[in-house]
Amino acid sequence: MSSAQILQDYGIRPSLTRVLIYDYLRQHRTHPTADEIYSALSPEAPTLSKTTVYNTMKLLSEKGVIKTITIEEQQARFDACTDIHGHFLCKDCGKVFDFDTELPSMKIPEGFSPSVTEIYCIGKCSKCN
Amino acid sequence: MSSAQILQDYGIRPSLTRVLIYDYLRQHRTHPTADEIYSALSPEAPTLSKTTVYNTMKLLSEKGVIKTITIEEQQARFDACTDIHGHFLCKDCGKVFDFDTELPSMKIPEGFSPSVTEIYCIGKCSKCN
DNA sequence: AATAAGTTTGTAATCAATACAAAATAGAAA
DNA sequence: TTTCTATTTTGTATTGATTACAAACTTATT
Repeated sequence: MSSAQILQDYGIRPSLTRVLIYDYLRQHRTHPTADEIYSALSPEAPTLSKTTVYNTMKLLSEKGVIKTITIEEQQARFDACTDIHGHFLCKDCGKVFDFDTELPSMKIPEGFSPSVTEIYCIGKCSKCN
Repeated sequence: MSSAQILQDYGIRPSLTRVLIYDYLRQHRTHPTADEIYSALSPEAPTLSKTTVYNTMKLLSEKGVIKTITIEEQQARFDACTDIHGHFLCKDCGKVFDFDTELPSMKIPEGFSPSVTEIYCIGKCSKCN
């Protein structure tokens, strides 16, 4: 499905800028930071502002179109894939990898309503091992 | 077991300051930030430096004595309990709650070695619901 | 076209975290 | 103890991701 259509389905007006950014995120499964997205798109969108990238990521994340990955303390990363999966951070090379996982059986206390669930591991990747 | 003994078992010299900080974390299961720990201990340790708190949290976290919780983008929180359990962040009141959970069956790729696993949920707590 | 509503932009500010070097402390050797 | 060395703690200055904010721009509506 088109990025514009998906945004619309989530109640987000698919402006050119938003589609551009969301498209980039869908096509680059590298869990980029806001800065990396900004740098990658700057050549083709010279007037793009970093603030717009931050605004857009916040909007898409709040609406549930994308996931914000806070596995690193320093900066947030983003993922267009919202299917259940885990994230593995290599503390040597700093890359974030996807891995398959089931949802664990969680005992969320009475009255608590989660909207986002995240599973992550930190360690060494195969190359750095 | 005493905090000093635990630190020693993990290969950390149990200086007065380290024991003080680790003790505080063991007795306050509120997932405090570095700043909160600093503020809480300042009265009884007036010469304590915030840098020391950061240094100590980093050291204890690297050695595996405590867990660093990066569920929030803004700042890290810390937990003296390293048993497997989940963290629930209420996006309204900002509190972090513990919940029981099993380890999910994760398909970590060949050659990858995780040292830390985290499970977290974001949503609304019972009071804010 | 005129107005209103929503979006994008750039600059300035915030603030958690780190770098760094000096000061303080502890440990080992003599 | 005294001297020397390694470790720990501290304070200041800096970094850098993120946000605040208001102006500029674009899109939709009347």
